[in-house]
Amino acid sequence: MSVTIRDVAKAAGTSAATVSKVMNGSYSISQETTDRVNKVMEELDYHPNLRARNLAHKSSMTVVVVTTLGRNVGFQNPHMFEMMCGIEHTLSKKGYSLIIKSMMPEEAVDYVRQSFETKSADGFILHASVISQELDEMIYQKEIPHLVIGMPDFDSHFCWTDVDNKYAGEVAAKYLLTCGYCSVAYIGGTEKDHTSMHRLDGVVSILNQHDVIRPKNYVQYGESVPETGYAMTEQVLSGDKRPEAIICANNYLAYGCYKALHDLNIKIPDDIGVLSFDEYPFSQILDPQLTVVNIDMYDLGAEAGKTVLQIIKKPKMHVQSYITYPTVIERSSTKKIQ
Amino acid sequence: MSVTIRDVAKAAGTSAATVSKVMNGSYSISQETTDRVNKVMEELDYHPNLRARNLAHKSSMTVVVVTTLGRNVGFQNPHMFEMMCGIEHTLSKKGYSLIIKSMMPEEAVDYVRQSFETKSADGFILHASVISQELDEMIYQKEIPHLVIGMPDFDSHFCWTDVDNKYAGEVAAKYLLTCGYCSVAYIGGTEKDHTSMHRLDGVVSILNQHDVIRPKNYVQYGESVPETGYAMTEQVLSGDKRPEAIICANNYLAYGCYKALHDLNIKIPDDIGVLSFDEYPFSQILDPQLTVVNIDMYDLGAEAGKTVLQIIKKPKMHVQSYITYPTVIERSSTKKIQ
DNA sequence: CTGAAAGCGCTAACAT
DNA sequence: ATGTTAGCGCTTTCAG
Repeated sequence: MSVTIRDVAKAAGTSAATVSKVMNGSYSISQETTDRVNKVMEELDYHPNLRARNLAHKSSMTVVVVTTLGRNVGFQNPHMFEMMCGIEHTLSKKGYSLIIKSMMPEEAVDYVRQSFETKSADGFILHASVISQELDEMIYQKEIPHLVIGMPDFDSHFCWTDVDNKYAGEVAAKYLLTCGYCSVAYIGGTEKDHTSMHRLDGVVSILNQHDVIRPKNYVQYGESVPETGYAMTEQVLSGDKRPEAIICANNYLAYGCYKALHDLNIKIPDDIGVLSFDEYPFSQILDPQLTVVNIDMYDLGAEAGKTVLQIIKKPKMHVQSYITYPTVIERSSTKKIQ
Repeated sequence: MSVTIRDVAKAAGTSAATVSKVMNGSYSISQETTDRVNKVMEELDYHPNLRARNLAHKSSMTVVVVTTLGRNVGFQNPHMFEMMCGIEHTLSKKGYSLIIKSMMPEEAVDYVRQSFETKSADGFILHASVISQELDEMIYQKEIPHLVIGMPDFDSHFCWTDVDNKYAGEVAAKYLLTCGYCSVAYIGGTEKDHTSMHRLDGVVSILNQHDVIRPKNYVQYGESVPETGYAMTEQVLSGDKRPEAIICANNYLAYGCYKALHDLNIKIPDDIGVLSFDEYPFSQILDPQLTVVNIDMYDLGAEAGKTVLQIIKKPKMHVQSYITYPTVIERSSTKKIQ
């Protein structure tokens, strides 16, 4: 076995308690002893056993991300991983470990309760895909430190954070207006696509503020696939007044939009401006490269990490907020108009 | 605090030791006692404290994936996460937890040693991005259960697994020959791109076996970006004999290749067949959809998970092997030729 | 078959 | 300022 606290104590001619105090920076230890113990620890290449320490501490210095994984999520939802990287980053910085656990919503309540009660984890980051009323109640009763990523779509006590898509929509619209675009169309996901709808809300609120009139066909809803993006773009251009810019709710729609524009021989950005959201997966591949309003998922994760850590410290804390970092990444699909 | 083994013992009118034995299925406990204890555990909704158990056991039921994360890896390397999902899956099934830890290669040797010695983890899955000679030596000396993902590019004692890209190349070439294509060009990454080069090796070995002659310009190397793919495609078509099919080393090159073909008014698959590797990120977006040789990273992860678990059981075990699941996903960019 | 006792490695009162 | 003494919750001899 490796070196234990007792080995160090013996070698330093002191007690385990003293060594412990040195490690934990107790004020009541003389400089002399501190130095001596530290030196011995170095010499012996001593490293405290975290698990034993945690057992005594009753904390595990661990937070687990509970989500529903499966084949292809790596490709279909890279955002989640981008976020995890951010989480890992802040957690690591504070000496915490990140456990990834995949499960179905039904399993989550038992899992969370149990691993909290046995102190296998100090806190939980719950992906919206695993939450349920039961989970909410249990967590509320036991005051389990947690943070849900994604606003719950039902009434709950959960602490949560989410991307403020409405705000991102506002940023998009404002940006286009600033560029000098005077009429803007929106091709979005279906009306059930919350992300798209929130982005639209934001866009509309800004356009209204600036009294930008929009013909009916300037807003379109459809599946988030290129084909639909293509069709919706045609719709948007079908009226007698062509919009000066099109906002696409996501990259897939933008892809279709580009194709339609290309086929109609309408030049981007000379004849029309195009703006979308997110960097992934096409923004830099499309020609011309897409101007997008991007939300940095890494930062979001990092922020979420900080938040759980705070909640772990103060379990009574209640957080329900939008974390947003929408930034406009200016590229060639839009331009400044005089 | 939640119920402990002693609470159960008391309620069952027995000792903690007995309860422990019941939990661990010792043979020396009467059926009667076993039943009684089990019942009490149910009633009290008892769950053993894993961390305490592990402290006593000297095992943590944890494996950590050590890799280098950072901003944008979620997008740039979704394969890694796909693999992690697979790892998580098998680990969970066996009652293990997965910790994700990001660090630089320099930090890895200390981290691994320490977390192994303090039994914070039973085993390690090391991404090729964090390995080093020093790590190898230390791991070898201490016999630390591990598995490197990605064949080390230096001599080492490491256990490792990797994708057999050469084999994937063979699969690609064989498939095209089976389709009836008689001349095949390859547009690849740079000559430093191991993945691309191995795929090329595989392709060439099959073509040679079948005495398929290749003019010089049928093999091209360049950066894995669409623009280069475009240029390389032009090169490949510049000779007096046009290849019947083009294999692209990856999706980015395929994207450029499509564009070049489109601009030259060469129809896929009627005038030329195109095949690439991997599903990500364009295979299903391109028109016509890409035929690809795909490697299932989820399965690879699942398999790697199994392997570390075995190695944890038998630390002497030495594994150095390719895990491959290349499958041809037939789509519209190739066709059967009479 | 069962239980008492001694840890696992560290921390936390409480003395001194 | 330092050491003593109990634990943390579970496992594991080793008697009985």
